[in-house]
Amino acid sequence: MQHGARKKTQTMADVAVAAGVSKSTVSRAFTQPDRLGPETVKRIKNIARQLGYVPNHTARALSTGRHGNLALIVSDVANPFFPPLIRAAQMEADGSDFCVFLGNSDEDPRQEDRLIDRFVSQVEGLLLVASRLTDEQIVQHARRRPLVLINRDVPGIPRVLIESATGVRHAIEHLAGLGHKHIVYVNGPSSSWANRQRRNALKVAARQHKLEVDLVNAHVPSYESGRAVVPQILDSKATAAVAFDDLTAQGIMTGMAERGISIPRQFSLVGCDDVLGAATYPSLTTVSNRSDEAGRAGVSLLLDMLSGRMAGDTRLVLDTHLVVRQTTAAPAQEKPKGSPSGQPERV
Amino acid sequence: MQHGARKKTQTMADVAVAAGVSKSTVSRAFTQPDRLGPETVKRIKNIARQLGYVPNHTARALSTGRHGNLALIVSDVANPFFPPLIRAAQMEADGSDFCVFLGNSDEDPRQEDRLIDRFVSQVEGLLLVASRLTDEQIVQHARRRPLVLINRDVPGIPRVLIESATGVRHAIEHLAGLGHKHIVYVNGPSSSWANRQRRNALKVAARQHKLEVDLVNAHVPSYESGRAVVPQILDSKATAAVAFDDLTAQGIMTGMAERGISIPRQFSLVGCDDVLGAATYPSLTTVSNRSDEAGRAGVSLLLDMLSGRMAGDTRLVLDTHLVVRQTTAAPAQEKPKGSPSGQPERV
DNA sequence: CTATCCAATGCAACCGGTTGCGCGTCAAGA
DNA sequence: TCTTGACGCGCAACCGGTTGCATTGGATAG
Repeated sequence: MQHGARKKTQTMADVAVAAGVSKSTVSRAFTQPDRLGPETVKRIKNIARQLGYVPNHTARALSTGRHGNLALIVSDVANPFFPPLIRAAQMEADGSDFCVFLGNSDEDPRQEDRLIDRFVSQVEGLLLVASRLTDEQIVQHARRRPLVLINRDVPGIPRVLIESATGVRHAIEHLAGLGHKHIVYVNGPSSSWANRQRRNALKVAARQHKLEVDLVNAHVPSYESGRAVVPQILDSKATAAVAFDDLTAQGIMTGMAERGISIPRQFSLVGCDDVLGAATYPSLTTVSNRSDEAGRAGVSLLLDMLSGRMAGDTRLVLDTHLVVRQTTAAPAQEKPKGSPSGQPERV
Repeated sequence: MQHGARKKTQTMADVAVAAGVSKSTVSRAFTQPDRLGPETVKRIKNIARQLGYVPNHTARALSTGRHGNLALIVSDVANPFFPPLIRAAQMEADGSDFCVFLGNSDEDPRQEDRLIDRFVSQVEGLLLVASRLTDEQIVQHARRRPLVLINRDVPGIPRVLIESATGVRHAIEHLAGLGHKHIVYVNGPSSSWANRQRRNALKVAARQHKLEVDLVNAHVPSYESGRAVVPQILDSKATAAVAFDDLTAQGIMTGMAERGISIPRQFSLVGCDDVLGAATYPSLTTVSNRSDEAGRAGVSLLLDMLSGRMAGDTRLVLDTHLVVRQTTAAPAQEKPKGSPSGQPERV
C-alpha cells in the first residue's frame, strides 16, 4: 500500500492506446516489423520501453501454440555429471530465446513420467537425460511432443550419446601398455546405459590385450560405495582398476590410502566422466566427459526439430578419450602385500 | 500420416458437447466440483477420461494468472554449491505441484535481468540465489512478482540467509584451541555477500582469540585459484588457513601436497560449504552448508507468499557449524621449512 | 485524369479455459 | 397454496496476445 503500488502490468492494449494505434499494430511491431512503417515500429518500441511493457508469453503461447519453453529432465541434479550439461543446455536454449524447465526424476521412472505430464502442456519439446523410462513410454511421449534423448539409445528417437567406450578402450590400451595383466572393472548402476556400454567396451578391449578382468559391483555411483568396494578390489589381486565414474574412483582412492596403499605406485586407477577436473591428489586419470557438449547438442537438435523437420532417426555420437594424469603407472614388481620394505600393512 | 494421426488435442468444448453440457460446467467439474451435481461431475469426468482430455495449463494460466510455475535463478549451475539447492527447491515446488524454471545468470547482472524479464510472465514467483543485481533492481522486480532471495540481504524483501558466520567463528575457536597463533583467510569473490560475511566474522573472532590474520585473494572460487595462492599463504608464515569455500581449499591442498607440505601435520586447513562431503584425502575440515535447506525454505517461503500474504520483512537465518575432520591439527613445533627430519623440500 | 495496386493499419475472431451473474426448478416454510 | 431461497447450470465477457481479411490513402501506370 505504501508505495502507491501500481502493480498492474502493462499490456499490449496499453501500449496501443499510448501510441495511438491498434493492438494488432503493436503486435506486429514485435513479430513482423517489416510489415509496418519503419518509424511506426520505432515509435511503438520506444513507447513500449517507456511503459515497461513486457510481452506476455502465456498469452502468446495460447494463440500460437509456441511456448518458447523446453523441458529438461535429469535423474539427479546433484550428481556432478549433470550440472555442466544443464548449464550448457540452458545457455544454448537461451541463445534461441527459449526458457527451460528443469525436472528432477530422482532416479524414479514414475516421477519422471509425472514430470513429463506436468510439463508437456507448456513446452514445445522435451529433453530426457539418462531416462529411466521404458522404450515404450519414451515412444509414447515422443508422439506427443518433439523429444530428444541423451545417453539413451532408442531407435527412431533422436538421441545424442556420449561414447565413453572409446575412452575406456584407450584406458585398457594404456594399462596394458604399462604392463598390467589383471584389472577389475567397478560397475555402476545396472540400469544405466552408460555402465553397460563401458563394461562391454572394457571386456572386449581386455580380451584383445589378453588382460584378465574381474568385476566388482558398486551399485550406486558414489564416493561411499567406491570406498566400500576396496576390499573386494584388493582380494582380486588385480594391479589396476577402472571405475564406472570419478566419484566411485575417488572413493577408491580414499579406501586405498586408508590401507596405506600408494596410488599409482602400488595400484593404478582410472575413473570415468572427468567430473572432478584434476581436483584429486594425485590427480585422477580418467575418461573425458562431454556432458556439456551433449547438453548443447541435445538442445540444438531439439530446436532443429522445432523449426525445420528432421529425419526421425538422428543418432549423434560424441567421442571421448583418455585423460592421462597421475593415478596410473607400471605395476609394482612385487604384489603390494609382499612388499619387503616398510610398507604399512593393510588394516 | 501413417497412423491415421488424429493429433487434435481434446478441448473443454469437446467434452462439453459430448456430455451435453456447457463449457462452464465442464470447467467447474474440475475446479469446483461441489458447486455441481455429484452425478454430473462423475459423468463429465468419465467422458473427459474417455476422450483423453487434458486441461491446458496455458489457457488456465491466462485467465487465472496462476501458472503453477516458479523461477529459480542462480549464478552458476555448475558450481557445486547450487545443485543440492536446486534439487531441494525443485522437489519442494513439485510437492505443491509447481514447476520450476531454471535460469543461469552466469555471474552477469544483465543476463540475470534478462532472464527475469523472460520468465516473469510465466511464473507466479521468483527465487533469486546469490543475486548480483543491485538492491534497486531487486526491489523493482519484487514489486511485480512475489520474490524471495537466498544469500542476499535486502531489507523489505523476504530472504533466507545461510549464516556461515557462526561456523567460521567456531573454526577460529577450533584453530585457537589447537594452538594456532597466525592464520590466513583466503577471500572469495568481492561481490559476494557470503564472502563479506565470512571475512568479517573471521576477523572479529580472530581478534577475540588474539590471532594474527593475513588476507589472501582468490577472486574466483575454484580449484585452480586455490592452488595458485599457496605461495602467498606460505609467505605469510601462518600455520593455518580458512578458505572461502571447499573448492578453493581443495586447490590449496593440492598446492601444499605438491610442495611436500603435509596437511594437517605441517599446516591446518578449513574450507567452507562442505560441498565435497568427505571426499578429499585427508578429509576436509569445513563449515557446514545447508544449501539444500535454503532451497527448500526459499520455495516454502515463496509458496506462503502466494497463498496467504506474508509480512514483507521475513528474514530466515540458517545457522551453520564446524565440521571437524582431518585437515586440522596442532601446529608443528618448528616452522615447516626448518623441519630437521627428512621432509621433502618445497619445490 | 482516372484506374490499379501496394504498403500500412484497423477490425474482429480466435486460442482454451475461468467466473460473475442470472435464470429456472424444486422443496421447505408461511 | 403461494412465497422464498438454495441449488444446478448456462450465458457471455474476459485473460493478452495473434492473424486472416477488409480498408484506406498515396504512388504508379495507363
